[in-house]
Amino acid sequence: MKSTIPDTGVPITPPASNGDRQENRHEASLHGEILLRLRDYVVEGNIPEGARVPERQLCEMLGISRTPLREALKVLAAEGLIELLPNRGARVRQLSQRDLEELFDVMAGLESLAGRLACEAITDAEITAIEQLHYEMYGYYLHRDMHGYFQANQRIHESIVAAARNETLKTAYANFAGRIRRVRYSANFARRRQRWAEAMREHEAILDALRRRAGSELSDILFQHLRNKRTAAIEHLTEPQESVPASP
Amino acid sequence: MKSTIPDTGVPITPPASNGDRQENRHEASLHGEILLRLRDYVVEGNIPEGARVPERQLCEMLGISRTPLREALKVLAAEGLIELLPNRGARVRQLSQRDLEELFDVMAGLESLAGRLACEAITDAEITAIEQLHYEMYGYYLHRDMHGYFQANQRIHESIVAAARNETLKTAYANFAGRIRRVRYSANFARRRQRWAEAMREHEAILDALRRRAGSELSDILFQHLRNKRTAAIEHLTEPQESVPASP
DNA sequence: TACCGCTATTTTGCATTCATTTTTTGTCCA
DNA sequence: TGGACAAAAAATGAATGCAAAATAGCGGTA
Repeated sequence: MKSTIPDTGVPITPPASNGDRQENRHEASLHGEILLRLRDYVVEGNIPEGARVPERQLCEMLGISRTPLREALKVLAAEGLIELLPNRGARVRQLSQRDLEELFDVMAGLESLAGRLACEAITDAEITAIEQLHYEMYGYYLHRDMHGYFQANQRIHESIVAAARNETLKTAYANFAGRIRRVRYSANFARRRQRWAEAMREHEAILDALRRRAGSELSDILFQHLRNKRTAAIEHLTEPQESVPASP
Repeated sequence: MKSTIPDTGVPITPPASNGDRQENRHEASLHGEILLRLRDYVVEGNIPEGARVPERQLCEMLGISRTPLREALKVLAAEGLIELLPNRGARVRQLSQRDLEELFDVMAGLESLAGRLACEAITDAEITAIEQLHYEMYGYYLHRDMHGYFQANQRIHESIVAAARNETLKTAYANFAGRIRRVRYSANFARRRQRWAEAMREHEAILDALRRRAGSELSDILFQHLRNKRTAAIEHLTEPQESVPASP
């Protein structure tokens, strides 16, 4: 059964199944397990942009037949991570600049919504936790620790989404975030101190609005914040990509 | 091959394939064709809430084998239209009141986003077209023509989404709209003249903000508008469901 | 050598088959 | 009569098989 793997372009390393996330009850069946693992595999960028998804090879790698794999591929295609070419299998979807702009805007809309809803339901404790993250992030900012900064930043945004108390929104958010994650835009766009300082100010405004439970105001600020992020990211992408190697 | 269909609970009438919509390139393959038809079949409410999706029966009805059907089912499950029970097949997803509230809020967020984006890109001609629809809708309102009213109303909202110039958003919007469509909330919630008149006023405010390209203002109005819709719909659902037959 | 057309191999899409699990049916016994 | 158990039937989940399509390989010709 466990046959040797013929060498092809794609690096073969079985992705570890991550802890459960969204998804109805997929994780129970083999198909669901495959779906989770394959999604992570793609999101983490293990297959280069626009490259074919080698069906047979993945089957051998995962030790399964083609049926459940193909089912998972169909789902990933519906999610927008890969695309299906008739009689030519699946390719990792290549996002055009336009696609990225669209995705960023949709993310902005979802976060903007999350902020609005969060204002209706968020507890003082949750706000305190976010403040905590904010100060933590500020520390990273001062120390120019970009990695830490982004981690804290992401957790703040996730906290806001969580405070919205809307699982449907959360799932949609995770889905779009996954599509974008393949693009390593965050790598160095904030090198510009200018933008970085701006972002910090925006985050302060976010916190302020959140404290006051000013829903529609927060909604505005979040949208604008994400819009600015988008601009920075896109600008970065169109410039010479100094430090965005295909596979590190 | 074309065997006779054993009688079961589910009405067997092949759904006509509708014109293409979203979806990558699905429509080319058999699987994609099935996906489109099956989605419409479910969205149109041909299978009762919470009922099993009869695999074998659908295969016979569609004249295909189980493989492409099951692929389509997996996608529909990912879209949230049905749910997969391990070893017990698929069921049409039953939306709780909470689910509906969540869905409405997400729709509100997406439309709110659409309005904001539309203000950046909409042409005068498009605005004129929406005004046209608005007057048309007003006519239906005056004549108490609910069906016409809802049609015009839906076209207005779709026009706004279209004016946002964001295919990603449009697809997501269509997806969520489909999930809700199964619930025939619109049937008579607007019987209350009160709410109906309110909705008309809100629509006038929407148009006004759109004309002025007041993005964040429009965003607010749209969110509130949808929120009110949600409230009306949910209220309606929790009351004695006078005219919501399972299958007309 | 570059280019074209032809055949062989691989890959894809779907149907079919097989092993389990679930559901139904039937029977026995209190 | 009714309930518990067991066997039969059906359905599900995944593997395998097969025809059609696409890709790669190869030889011939200019």
